[in-house]
Amino acid sequence: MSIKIFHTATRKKEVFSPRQVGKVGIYVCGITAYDVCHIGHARAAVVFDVVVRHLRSRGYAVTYVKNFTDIDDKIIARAQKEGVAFSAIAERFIELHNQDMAALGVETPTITPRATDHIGEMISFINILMEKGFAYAIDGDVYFAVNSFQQYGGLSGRVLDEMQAGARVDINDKKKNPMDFALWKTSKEGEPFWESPWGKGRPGWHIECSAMSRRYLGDTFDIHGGGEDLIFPHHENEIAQSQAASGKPLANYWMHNGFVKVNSEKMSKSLGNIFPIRDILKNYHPEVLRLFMLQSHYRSPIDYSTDSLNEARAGLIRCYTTLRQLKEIAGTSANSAMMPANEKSPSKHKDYINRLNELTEKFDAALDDDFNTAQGLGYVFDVVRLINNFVTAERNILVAGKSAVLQEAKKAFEHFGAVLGILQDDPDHFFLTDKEMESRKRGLDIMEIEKLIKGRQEARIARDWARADEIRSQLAGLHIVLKDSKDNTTWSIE
RNA sequence: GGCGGCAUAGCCAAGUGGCUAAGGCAGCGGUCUGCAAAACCGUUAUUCUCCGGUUCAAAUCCGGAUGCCGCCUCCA
Repeated sequence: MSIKIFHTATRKKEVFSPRQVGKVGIYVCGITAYDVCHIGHARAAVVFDVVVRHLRSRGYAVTYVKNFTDIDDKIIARAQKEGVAFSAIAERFIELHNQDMAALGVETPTITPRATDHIGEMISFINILMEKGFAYAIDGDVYFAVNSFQQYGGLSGRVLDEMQAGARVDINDKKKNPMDFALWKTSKEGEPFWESPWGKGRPGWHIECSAMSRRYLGDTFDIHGGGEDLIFPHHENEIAQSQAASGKPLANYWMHNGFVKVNSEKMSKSLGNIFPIRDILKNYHPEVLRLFMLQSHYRSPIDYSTDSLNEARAGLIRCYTTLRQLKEIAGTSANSAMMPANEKSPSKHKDYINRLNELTEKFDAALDDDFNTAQGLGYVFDVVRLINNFVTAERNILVAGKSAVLQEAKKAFEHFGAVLGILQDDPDHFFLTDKEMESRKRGLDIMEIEKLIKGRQEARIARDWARADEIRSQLAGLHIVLKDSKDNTTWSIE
């Protein structure tokens, strides 16, 4: 089974064929470190995290490079506002980014280069472009001449002449063509700078990705990714620079993830609807956020709201309920009411195992098909139902008689979890975390609740059902749902 | 003005030429339970925005209409 990837340049799914057998080089544009990461950054990170996890689960040795832009106008602006060095700003937000990614269960990329550690590479890159006649310097600035690069617009499907017709154009510019973009910018008074053949200055935005991807992955590599907003101009410009310099294609497959909207509107500072990852994770288990994102295809826009997070939470609870069951059964000792498996069991168990294997294969096939996590999750939930069905049907059978199926189920869930980056928590810990977050959100006191439940337990033992039901409906008013088992009562918040 | 995307049940969301249109949430009926909850079993779109067309066959391809959205400026 081959992997298919939707390639932005052709707008079609293409069969993935890596440059070297068994190896994949992937470069994803990371953040500009001037503010905390929001849910949009989370989506890009989670999407490509799953891409890499799936490729690895399919046996590829993946080199994943994700950069940090640590010098740029917005960083400088913030540094000036706060009266600190630009590097202090970058350092701070890179650290916060790393915390957020770790909390989200995003695996650290193989290499996480920073722009300012590669100034020398960028300067020599620009030199090559100058020598080859693709770039020109004016008053300490260096620009890439888009007219010199025939294929400009190939990724985004734009034609230079048509763009210029209606586009807003920089007036009073030194550029030969308004679409020309800066490779190197002169530093203004008081701004950070590096020495260069064109004077004191700093790199333009696009050149860092070209320089760093070449350094770590070579002139041509397999996959280049990022948010769909980067298609133009950023990725178009990267292609122009890199291909002009090397004469070779930059990346064989370009992948772009869709946007996160909030209440059907684009997130933006002016609308004030930016949601930092760290704020959301105060109220939701990180896997809730992952599940919310992975339930849609990575190229579709998703609409963030507390309702959609709550739905994802309900789905995740369904998964963990089954995982908790499995854990409990594994810890169960023989009970006198239980029977050993009968002679019909082996073939029935074989059916369950076959079905599990089949669903696992379908899951993998779904991810092979342009990383269709939504379809894959459908199969995960099919396994949840299958196992719940098994547990119910065989609840009176000794563990020893059904351990083969349980083992296989455990393996299946471990596989799904490893690829999607969910179901990584211990079930009991998951429910504890969930309970704490939900209680805090609603201003409930866990101690109080448990005191009430204890009182109800006593009433139940005394068979005082009226009193027991009274306490339960009191708790129900607080959205607390009780679950009675033989000798204890557990609870959760809906 | 240029380029592109989307429209599937009450909600979210897969499917993009041919078996019964995945899955989640919500709802309904049953089993279980002191009663519940969870879980299980069953059930909830003869139909995929609308109108034409191609085809033996379309939610899926083509043309048109309507609606929503994104990019073209920093942006994941």
